[in-house]
Amino acid sequence: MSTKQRILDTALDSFGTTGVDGTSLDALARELGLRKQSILYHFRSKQVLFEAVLDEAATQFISELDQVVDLVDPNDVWAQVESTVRVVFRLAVQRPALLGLLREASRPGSMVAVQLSSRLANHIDAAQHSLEIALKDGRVRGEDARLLLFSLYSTIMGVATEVEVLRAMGVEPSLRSLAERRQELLRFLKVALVP
Amino acid sequence: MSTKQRILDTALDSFGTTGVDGTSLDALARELGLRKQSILYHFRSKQVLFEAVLDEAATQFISELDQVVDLVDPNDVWAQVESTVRVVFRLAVQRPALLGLLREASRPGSMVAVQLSSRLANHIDAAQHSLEIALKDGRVRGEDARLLLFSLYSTIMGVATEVEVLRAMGVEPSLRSLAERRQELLRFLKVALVP
DNA sequence: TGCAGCATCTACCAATTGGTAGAGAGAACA
DNA sequence: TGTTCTCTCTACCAATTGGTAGATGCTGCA
Repeated sequence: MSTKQRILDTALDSFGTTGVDGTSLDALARELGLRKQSILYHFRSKQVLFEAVLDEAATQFISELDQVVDLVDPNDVWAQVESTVRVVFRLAVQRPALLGLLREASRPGSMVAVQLSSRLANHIDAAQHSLEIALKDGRVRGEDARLLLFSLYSTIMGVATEVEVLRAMGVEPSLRSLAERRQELLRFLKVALVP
Repeated sequence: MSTKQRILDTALDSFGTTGVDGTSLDALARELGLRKQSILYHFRSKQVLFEAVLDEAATQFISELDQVVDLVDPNDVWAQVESTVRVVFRLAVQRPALLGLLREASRPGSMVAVQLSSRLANHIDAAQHSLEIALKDGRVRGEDARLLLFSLYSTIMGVATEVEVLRAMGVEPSLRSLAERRQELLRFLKVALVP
């Protein structure tokens, strides 16, 4: 793998777990077995690196989504939701930093979410369109497709990533508890959506 | 108001919006019209200040919750949920930094969530207890009270605070859109919970 | 009046930050 | 062979970081 790609991957992990402010170029370089100047050779500044990392994250996220969601009937909203939940929960296990980065980027006042939004625009529009039709046909409960989609997003991402809140509630995060969480989440979403 | 309290309040706002790493003691002091050494007089270190701010946030959050939630019948789970949503959405308008700080503290691997959890333990237990009884009586849909509570938390906090995601979906955050979000959220939660 | 303690200040400090300048190594190519 | 290009390095740098030491002023009290 090219050095540039290695930098991107490592930065994604670090930014996604420790945060951007919490990750110094020196620390990043140390982790890579490089000097920070080599990082700055490939990416003109930390800001540029961050933007590249966001782009990489969007690419990976979209690729994961496409692999699964495209397989199911676009008119079957519940199947789409189920697939999305499966993808997100798999990422929560295999690449938690990816979800962490989305969280970091979607921080209020972050100003970088615009980039992500343009990358995800197609997926958002498609999902919204599916929801709108399903709402009109009465196959899904709800009023406003966009707000409903937003509620779905918040619930899924929250349940998948808010591990510290879970710990505060006395549940030690584990593979088993994650599976239970997913099951309860799917049940919760199903009664909320399917008439 | 005492200087110590002023420091706490300003730090809460700053930590909650810019993040802890993104807030320097110098910047904080400048905002307060002080030197940073005066901050370090009242709080031995930045870490100690952060812990005090978390405690202050917990106090304020609990106080807001108590003012409203205690008024409604503890056996009426739906009324409790409705009240909680009202409180959280009011905070989203009046003290967004308070919610932002909870978000900051609940970051995966944060290690400070323990403090918050001990402060909120009573409320969590009470809510979980109410849910358990309601579940047993069939007044609420669901399987596991704790996981259901967790889903509720994720949904409510997400819808109230993920403004950048909303912006990415083409909805400019405003008072009006917030009200619409709340309404759709309440509808969503009601069909998910009430049989 | 003088003294105690509290609060804020000035003056530093070592470490770390993101970033620049330029040397050197190696491969590609003429 | 010499030259050019790509990449990583050493050597710096100014600014900022959290934190310490100690002087100064203010307030209440004897």
